[in-house]
Amino acid sequence: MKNGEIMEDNELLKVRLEKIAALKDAGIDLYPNDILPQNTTSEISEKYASATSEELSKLSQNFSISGRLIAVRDFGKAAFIKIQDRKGQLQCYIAKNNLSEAAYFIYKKLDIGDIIYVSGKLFRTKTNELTIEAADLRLAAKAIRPLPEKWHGLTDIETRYRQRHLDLIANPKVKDVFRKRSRIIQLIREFMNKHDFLEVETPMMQPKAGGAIARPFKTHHNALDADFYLRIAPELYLKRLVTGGMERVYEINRNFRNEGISTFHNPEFTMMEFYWAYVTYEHLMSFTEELFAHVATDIFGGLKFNYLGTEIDLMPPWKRLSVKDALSQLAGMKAAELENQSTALAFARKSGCDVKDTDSLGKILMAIFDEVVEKQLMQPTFITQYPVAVSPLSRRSAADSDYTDRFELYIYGKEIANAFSELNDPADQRERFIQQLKERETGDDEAHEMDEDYIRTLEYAMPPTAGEGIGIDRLVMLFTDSASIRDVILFPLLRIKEQ
RNA sequence: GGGCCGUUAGCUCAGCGGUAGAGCAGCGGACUUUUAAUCCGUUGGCCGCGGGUUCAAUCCCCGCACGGCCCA
Repeated sequence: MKNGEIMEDNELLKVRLEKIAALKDAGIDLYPNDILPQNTTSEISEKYASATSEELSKLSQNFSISGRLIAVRDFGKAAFIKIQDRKGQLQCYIAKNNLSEAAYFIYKKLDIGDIIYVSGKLFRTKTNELTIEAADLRLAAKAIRPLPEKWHGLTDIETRYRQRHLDLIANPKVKDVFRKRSRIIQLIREFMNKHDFLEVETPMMQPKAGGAIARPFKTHHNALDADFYLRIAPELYLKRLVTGGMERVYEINRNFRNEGISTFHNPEFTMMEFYWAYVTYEHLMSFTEELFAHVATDIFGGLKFNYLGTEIDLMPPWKRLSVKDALSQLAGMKAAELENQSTALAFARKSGCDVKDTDSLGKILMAIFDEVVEKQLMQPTFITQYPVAVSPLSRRSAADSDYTDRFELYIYGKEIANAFSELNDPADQRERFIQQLKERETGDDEAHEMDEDYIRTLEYAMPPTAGEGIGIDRLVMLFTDSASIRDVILFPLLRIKEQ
């Protein structure tokens, strides 16, 4: 950009722009492209953690690091500065006598927030801190805007989310959370691959938003002049792949649900869904226990961890409880209330649930479950045997055809996973969709749509299969002790704000 | 969608119906082993936005925006 100018009238910016002018006048490149640090801060501090002053003085090696200048303690002709790179922080010692005049001139024009390069030998200070004695110093990129203050850091939540770069600079723990997120996903991939699953990617833009009970986002393709929906789940596509012979598939990717925002809900969120031919939902329960153990063992070195002050124990086997047993044990419903629509309705109203007279028994039971039972499920618990009415894609239970072979996993009162033996009978699937259409007619705009193309797929025969979806963000919340989903999503959805 | 809370300097926060404050950062000065360095001096504000009440509003009232927590 030519003659690009910062128009903002701000005293702090003005001072910096003056420094920039001085550096330019001295022929210094503010944004060079040949900075090549040979080391990282943590690599140095770990390798020489126990090296004595004497040992360091015998090293002939030069070290070079590059990163953001985050602290300066200046003594006139000497100074200690702190540089932060992707790995950590390291102190450097700046002495006028040790630097060329040009390098010292640059040092004098530096601001906290600038990206710089330092090289030199290692030594230990009087207070025994491992430090690079700068023999050379270069400007790697000049900052015009000031960084948040060092001591209190950046705590304004809105700024942290809207300007995540500042959050990452000012709050090193934030970087740890996202490093851990990456590690968790890597561990999950490792586990799935080890079990011979194939990772795939299926459409984000779908002509029908199926595979879950949720409101979708709508978009439009111009060239085709056709509406599409951002997917609410990959489920129906993954089952097409199982039908096609990919007997073990998984996908870790984004889903989009046009719903409210809360500490546990972001409109776009990451799920892993996987489908496994020739096993049942019961197999998936123990598989889930193993998967969580695999991740937890790496992250915590064990199966116990603390989440928001509550100890969570992942030691298998986890508690298994049917919806009806949970309602009777944890909500105090009597047998008659569990079997009869009108008595269940009365119980629901008494419990403060928002239910309609026309709601099916299954729907009413789930409303009571959500209202009364859910929050009690602190330790990992598989809730099984969901009503058919709320499970349009699940296989009916052999024992009771009004219920399905399905489970949801709850930890700390939150749904973490949802799984079931898949319905692969195309005739039954059609009936379920028709039932959903009726729900839609009575005003439930979250009810599943009719999907003829999917039924047609099932008509080619899908092997008996079980599938599961695991909410990755919520899992990461648990494993990083994060109270809000926004703390585990780098750029959570916020209202658009006029600048 | 509802309730409550918040929005004041670059950052973190006080304040109060009567000239807008502190710490840090910044700027100037002293200082060659600091750890939130220290010491002296000093600049910096549409008090979120729009109405209203008042002689006078950052403060009280109403509305709006954005954010947070709780609830649905």
